[in-house]
Amino acid sequence: MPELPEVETIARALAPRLRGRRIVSAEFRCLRVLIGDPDRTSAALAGRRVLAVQRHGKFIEIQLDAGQSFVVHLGMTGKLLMNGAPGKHTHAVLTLDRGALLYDDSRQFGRLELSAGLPARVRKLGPEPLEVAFEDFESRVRAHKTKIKALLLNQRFLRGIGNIYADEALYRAGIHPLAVARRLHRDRLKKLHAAIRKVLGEAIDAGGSSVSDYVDVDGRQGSFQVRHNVYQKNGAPCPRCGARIRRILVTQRGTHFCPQCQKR
DNA sequence: ATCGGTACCTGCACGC
DNA sequence: TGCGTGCAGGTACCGA
Repeated sequence: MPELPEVETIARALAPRLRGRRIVSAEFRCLRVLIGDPDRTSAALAGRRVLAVQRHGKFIEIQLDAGQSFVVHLGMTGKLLMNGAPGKHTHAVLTLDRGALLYDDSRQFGRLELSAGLPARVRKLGPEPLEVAFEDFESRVRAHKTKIKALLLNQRFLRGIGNIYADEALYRAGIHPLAVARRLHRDRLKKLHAAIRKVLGEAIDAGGSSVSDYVDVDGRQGSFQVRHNVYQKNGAPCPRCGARIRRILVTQRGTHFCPQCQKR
């Protein structure tokens, strides 16, 4: 489900409401989404205090005292809800000294993990796309020989970009999703670097994109979906040139682009 | 070592 | 109404 802007929106809303709270108890109802033993995890969480909430790519780190971190990845349909009503797909309930945090995930692709510091799968992520300098961005692109769309989805290249923002950034940069990454000229990579920053920044300002079921911690939708130019707009006219937006598959992911504006 | 295909799960929209 | 198909903001794992 959520990409960097959605996860950032969630982390920003969560931080002031979790910071300083104490976890009274933790209950796990679905073993698939929990990495680790449920009883040991519950026991270790009980009594911990929340120090901070941070985003790392698409991961949310709830930093606890005693050097522990409760790390959440929302997968496709994961939701973190403050004081929501538990439902059919509520897989975890953290009861706090004030209120409760629920983890809801119909497809069960998300993962929850209590770890000492950050787990390896977070540590091996590439840099934040909003922080990476152009020189670093360019040398990372040159290190791969795959198609640019596939590279943007690779979390070891950059952390946090997913299917929506990959398509939207490539559209804004005028780059065809099947272009071979390392063969792109410097000026086109500069456009892409800027487009990524711009689209992610605008999406964060809009509270993310609610395409089907994304909501923030209070159950509110984002609004960036109304500004998508290509994502899930196949057959619609390109806002720039009027040509029909096309949908193709790139490494099994639906990929949307303007065949006129985006060249290899 | 890197790449691409597949598996994992549920729900929804669609055509018949 | 019901069934089959295809599709969906994700990553992990496997073999080439």
